[in-house]
Amino acid sequence: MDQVEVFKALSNRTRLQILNWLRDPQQNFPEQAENGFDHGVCVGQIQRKTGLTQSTVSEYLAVLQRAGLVSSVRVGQWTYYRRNEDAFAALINSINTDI
Amino acid sequence: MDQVEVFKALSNRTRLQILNWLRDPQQNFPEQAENGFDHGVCVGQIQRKTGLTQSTVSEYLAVLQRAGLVSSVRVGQWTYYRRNEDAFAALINSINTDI
DNA sequence: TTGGTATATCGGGAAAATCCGATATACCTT
DNA sequence: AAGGTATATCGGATTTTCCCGATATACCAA
Repeated sequence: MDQVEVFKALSNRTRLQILNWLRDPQQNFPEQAENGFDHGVCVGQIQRKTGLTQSTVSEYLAVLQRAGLVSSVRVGQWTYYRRNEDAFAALINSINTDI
Repeated sequence: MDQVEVFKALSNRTRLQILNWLRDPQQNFPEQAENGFDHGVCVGQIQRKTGLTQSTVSEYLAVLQRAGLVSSVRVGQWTYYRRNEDAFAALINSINTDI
């Protein structure tokens, strides 16, 4: 786990919002209901909620994924993103011990 | 507490090192012994240990202070910096609840 | 007051981040 | 195969970060 990479990924208001929204997909992405929440939330839902362009949101999700904070699954033409709770636990542990 | 400002402050290898060194001044800044550790560690000690220039380290400490992660005391011609443990507790709390 | 030491601030060149529009890729449907 | 939809990648203008040298400020000692 690259601490600096994780903190850089967290150094952006929109990316923090996305992570927070992904805590409760059913609450924050009701449109997603038709596809179910098993895999996470697809890029388009997140993009519409941020108000930013598709390319920007796709890149932001890639940043979060490179930092390990989310994982993704491709299902058909959709990519579903979800939080990686292990990474948050590891982050807190590293703040307590390494920083 | 501005989450983004805190994460930006933590998004730099040298600043993370400084915070870690300040966990144990006696161990990491033995030269400081003559002045005592009551107030923290002065800028020059930290600067020498990083190997960066004085102006850079002074600015880095200011960044950490604006984020609330350290506090400083001026004593004579020295400014002593120390960790603000409350800020780390608040950070962990905010990761657990807001992010 | 003068000279020395410690720290902060200023100005800037180089590198990285931000966010966009355009385009490429992948997959699905007919 | 052809057209449509979802996502990723590319190229770039703008802003921010990184780290420096030079200079300003604050304090101390003779």
